[in-house]
Amino acid sequence: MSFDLHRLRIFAAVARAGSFTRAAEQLHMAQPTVSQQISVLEDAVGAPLIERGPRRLRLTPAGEALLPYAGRLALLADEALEAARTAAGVAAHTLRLGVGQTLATYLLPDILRRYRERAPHYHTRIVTGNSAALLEQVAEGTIELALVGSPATHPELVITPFMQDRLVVIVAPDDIWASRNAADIDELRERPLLTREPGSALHATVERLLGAATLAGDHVIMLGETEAIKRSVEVGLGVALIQAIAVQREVALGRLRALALRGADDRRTYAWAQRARRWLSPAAAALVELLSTHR
Amino acid sequence: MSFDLHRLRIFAAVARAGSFTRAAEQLHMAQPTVSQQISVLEDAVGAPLIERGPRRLRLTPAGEALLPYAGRLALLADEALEAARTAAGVAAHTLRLGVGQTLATYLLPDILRRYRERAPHYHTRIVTGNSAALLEQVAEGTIELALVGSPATHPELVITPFMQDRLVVIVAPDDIWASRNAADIDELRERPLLTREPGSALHATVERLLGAATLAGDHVIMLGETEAIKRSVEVGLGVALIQAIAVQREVALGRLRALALRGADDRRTYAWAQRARRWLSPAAAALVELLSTHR
DNA sequence: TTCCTTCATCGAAATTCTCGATGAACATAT
DNA sequence: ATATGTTCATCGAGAATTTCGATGAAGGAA
Repeated sequence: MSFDLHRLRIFAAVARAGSFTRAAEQLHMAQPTVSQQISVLEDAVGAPLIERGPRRLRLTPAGEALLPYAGRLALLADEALEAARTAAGVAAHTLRLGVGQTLATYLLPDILRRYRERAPHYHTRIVTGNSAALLEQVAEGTIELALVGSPATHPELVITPFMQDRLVVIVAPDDIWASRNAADIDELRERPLLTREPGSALHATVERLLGAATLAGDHVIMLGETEAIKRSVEVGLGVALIQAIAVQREVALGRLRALALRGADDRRTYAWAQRARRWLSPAAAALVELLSTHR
Repeated sequence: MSFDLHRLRIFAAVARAGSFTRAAEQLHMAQPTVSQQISVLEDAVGAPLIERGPRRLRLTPAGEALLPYAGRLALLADEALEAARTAAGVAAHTLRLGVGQTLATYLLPDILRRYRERAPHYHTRIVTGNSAALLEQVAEGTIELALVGSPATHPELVITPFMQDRLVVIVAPDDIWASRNAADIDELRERPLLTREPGSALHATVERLLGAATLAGDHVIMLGETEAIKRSVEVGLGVALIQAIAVQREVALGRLRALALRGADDRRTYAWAQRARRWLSPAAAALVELLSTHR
């Protein structure tokens, strides 16, 4: 490719300097090099660009036409390089994080506060969504890390737990179960059960514990928001199986009663997901560091 | 300069093809070359541009930022080349011609008609002005040829005569000299003499023939237009020394009488001026060809 | 004239570009 | 599990390009 930026820069320098010799000096090259490159450029265009006079140089019509393009191209190239470098830098210094619905509401504010304390110079860009969508985005590289609830796997990802939570049964303070300390898994089938919509990690967990048949029963009410479930339980619509972290404030205030779950594994693990065999950006590494020392 | 158009085109091809191998095929180069050039580009940017996955390629943020610039640069470069070539072509196919005042009026229409017959595909751009200004423009390259009257020289120009004309003395049909065939140069000083303004070739000629002193005399009337001189002579304001070609129509119609000039060199030569040691464009060469075979 | 500036040409050295051969990683088919 | 195919990276060699210093030619200035 004989028509390239290098030559155009030389051409522009000659046009600007009005002299091959001075252009060569400004470009830190030898004068014959400039002569030759201009000549190559003229061959590429197929017409002379500069009229060499003994008194001074003058651009031919072709040269006049080319000069503004040479300037714009050089400028645009500089801009392109700058843009690419900036994008790379921004990516390195921006935490692109996905967070599951529940974690985003009940855990993220605290995590983010501590992240900013620890690494105030990084930017953050946070997206929320259900686990499956977030994991896919991590695999694609759209986000670098995702914080999700436990049943989560993906062939291209490494998933590392960082926190344990428990599922609890919540009832209204005036519920008939309100004075109990625990509820058996099988007892739940006897009460109207509130849970999240299919697709959420909570729904998948409840389904796994109670069986799909139970969730298809008449007593089950599905709501799109965790807050909606809590309010509904508060007013006595039924009971719910929910992450302890999501109700700790209401339990402390006495607006809900939390009963331990008995007869099933009530553990729930939160984990971060990252791509296998990939370096993390400094911004993401800082978050992983924080999560690893959490508690 | 490792950040140049060639590499950017390769990068864009890879991004478009989604594969190093296919991009190499489309670019008619070997695959290792593509790998290497992308690698050089990444070194220049200072960050990876393409994420090589076993499944498929994906652009990094830096790559995403760079890609639109690569496209625009390639497009702009093509446009630049096109513009330069067009400018060169237009220049080659456009006759940039300067013509002196008198020639423009009395000779140019005929020349132009025959030029267009002979070379209809060329464009023409014609400027008029006095000889000195035209010659200067030829030397500068603003126009390629100039058609001027005789006493004309310029250190950087080659001036080639193409036509002979004569100076004649014109008088009104009812003038006391109307029946004469000739007038002596010295007799002119006895009559009111009309001529063109200083700076015109005619003025210079008349001055040369009669002497500057005569032109400073009371009987001389200077007019800016050849037509004005003719009309003034027609109504009997005086006599004038003028190019035969400028009055041939009026003489034929009997509105003016033309007398031969005696006692001085009445020859007047028209010539074209071109730059020394320069090729003429095809358009200009065609005109020179026409003028050379004129008569 | 003689000197000075400017650009072109030439030959040689250094750099860069390109290619074919080969290898490693991974996915898919048997 | 083994074989096969695809894809990209690495290596070494050869080709093309770029660069430079030396030199020459042309023209202007003293």
